[in-house]
Amino acid sequence: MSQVSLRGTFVTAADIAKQAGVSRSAVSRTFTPGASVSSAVRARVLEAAGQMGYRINRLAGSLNNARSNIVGLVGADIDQPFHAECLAMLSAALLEDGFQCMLLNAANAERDMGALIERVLEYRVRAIVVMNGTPPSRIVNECLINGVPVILVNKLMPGLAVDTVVTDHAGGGRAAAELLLAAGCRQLAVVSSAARTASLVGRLDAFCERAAEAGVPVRVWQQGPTDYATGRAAALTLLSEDVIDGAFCVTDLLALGFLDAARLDRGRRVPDDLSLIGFDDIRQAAWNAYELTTFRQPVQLLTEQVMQVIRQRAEAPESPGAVVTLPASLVVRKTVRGLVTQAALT
Amino acid sequence: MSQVSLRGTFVTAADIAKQAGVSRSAVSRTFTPGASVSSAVRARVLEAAGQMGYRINRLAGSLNNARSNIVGLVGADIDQPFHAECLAMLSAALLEDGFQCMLLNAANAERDMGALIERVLEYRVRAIVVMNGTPPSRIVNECLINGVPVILVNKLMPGLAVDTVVTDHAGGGRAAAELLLAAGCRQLAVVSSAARTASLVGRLDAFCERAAEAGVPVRVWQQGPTDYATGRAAALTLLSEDVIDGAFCVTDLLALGFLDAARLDRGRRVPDDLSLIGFDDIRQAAWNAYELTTFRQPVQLLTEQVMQVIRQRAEAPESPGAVVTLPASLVVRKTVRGLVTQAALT
DNA sequence: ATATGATCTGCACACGTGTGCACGACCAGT
DNA sequence: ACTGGTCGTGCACACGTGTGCAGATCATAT
Repeated sequence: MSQVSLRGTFVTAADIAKQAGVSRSAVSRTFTPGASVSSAVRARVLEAAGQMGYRINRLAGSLNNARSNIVGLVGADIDQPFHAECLAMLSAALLEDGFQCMLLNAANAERDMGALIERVLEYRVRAIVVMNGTPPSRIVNECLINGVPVILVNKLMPGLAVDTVVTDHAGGGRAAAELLLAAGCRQLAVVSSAARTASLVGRLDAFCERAAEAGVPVRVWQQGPTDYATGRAAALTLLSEDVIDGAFCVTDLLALGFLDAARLDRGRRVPDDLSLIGFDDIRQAAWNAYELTTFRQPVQLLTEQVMQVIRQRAEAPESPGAVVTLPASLVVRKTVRGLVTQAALT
Repeated sequence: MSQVSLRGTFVTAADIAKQAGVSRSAVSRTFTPGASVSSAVRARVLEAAGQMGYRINRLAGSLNNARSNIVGLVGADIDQPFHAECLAMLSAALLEDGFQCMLLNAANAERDMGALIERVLEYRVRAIVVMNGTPPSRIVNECLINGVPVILVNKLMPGLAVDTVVTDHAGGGRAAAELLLAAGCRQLAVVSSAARTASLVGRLDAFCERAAEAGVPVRVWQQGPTDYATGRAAALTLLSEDVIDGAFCVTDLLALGFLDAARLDRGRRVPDDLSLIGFDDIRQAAWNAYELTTFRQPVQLLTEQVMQVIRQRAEAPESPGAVVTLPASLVVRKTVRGLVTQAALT
């Protein structure tokens, strides 16, 4: 390696061409897979490039194709365990496949999600993946018009030609109700947040529906943000008033807060007095202080599907949006009475 | 808004110019802050741009400045709570300041961190922030040569003109030892992982040093990855052999695993039989099942410092690398005996 | 009315790369 | 030796934007 000190600007293909005594085209072709260059020229170019520290300029390259190699990742509350896991897995998969990830952190406000997407459009991204939250449909439409595929995770936007990958929230919610009923619970509660996301609502509604079919009453909590503190607040309120013997929290984070308050503040024994089920299967749910029985979202499958959709869109840009639904799988731990062995439900 | 359906390609400034009956320069100037355009022309351009859905092409724009508006964020184990928090805060701050974030997830292997940085250099990023992990110094050097500032968080690389922002790990480790000694502990343990990161080693060494000064023996654990399971494994081993009455885990994740195993598997009462201190102050440390006494890394200050460094580098690219050290602050909860009120130590 | 200055506009070039096209070199077959 | 074909190479253009420069327009002061 050369010891050029502090050049301050990048070497261009023209510099390499001069150094190697070839045309600039030859340099370009050397770094273009499948292009036609003699091995002699290629060797000379690589020699010079290595010596001078040449880095191809993708910005200039993308100018021709009218499309860059960048994928925009949109999401809110990036640091919530489940979202962080999705982000980690998706970004790893994208990088693996040769894409670059532009991270659009909508912070805690979904209000500016549209503005962020507008900004990333300026980089001619190859696709936009919405990991959570709700972008304005006006913006989504603009993406589609300009040929930028939009892929929604755990979010349905009917009427738009968008590809969608979702977990079967309703199936999970329904299965949760059945589990609690089978465990003998007759006074149920369901805990959610004020966020009326499709995923959370889907789980909640299905749970209530199944309980109604069995004629079992359900106390519903829908306040506050989707976090640990809200789960605690729900337990503090619900467990002081009513005689709840089974609860479904639509998110593990809620469930862990609920569990802590139930045991430590309200003196409930779980699962003896109270059975509890979560959703997501974040890492913390497996921790020994909790050992939460929950439904696992198939994060691995979700990201694989997203990747597949990106590849397909590259070939058939005109096809209508498809919806892929993936099942959530039950993870049996220790918060549901009478349930001990590992089983698999849809 | 127009209802142009599925154009499939972006509108260019030339299109807008034709539509508005002005030159392309006028369009460019309309979208360049501080450029000289009459309000009449500007209005016509904005009208046309709005109608046709014009998005400026930053790839082409960056071609002139030889530098894009993108900042590379490098890190491993993005989904660990502390890293996720750093990432969320940093990306929010960057977006706030008008930058775009390129996420370089080194997955669990640091081996390919160099390759990732090489790739992002091809996008002529304005700066690279290494949030954790150790990039090869060869690559860092190449960044500096090409005028791309590198900012290291919680990582020292002496001999390179790199800006560095670190928490005072040694100060924290030392303070942890003093706290345990003051709590009357006489059989100490320190728990770390096999990763010999500067931050982890810094905390551990300082802790041991202070304990040695007091003539108190310290059992050292340094195996496995830096996670919950390792903390558990450490407790299971250390608490069966020795009569430990005070432990410092160099990471909250380790501490929570240690705490669970100590209480649930080894029957220790914390803090009565055993005092425990962590580091980072991740959200889970505050959960009621734990209420871990720990040292908080000043994530907010860290990101503010990073942002400030990026701005300064833009003005004075040639200045030598500076190191900024920020104090960790004690967060008193309930895992150290006799310590009840909130206090602030350096 | 003329001179002076300020403000606006368009032309043309630059940024760094990919690639179609034409041309030349070389090879093999008759 | 001539022809037909393959392969490698360079020229020149395109991609979409910012901006220096010169000219034009217009307001203002004398």
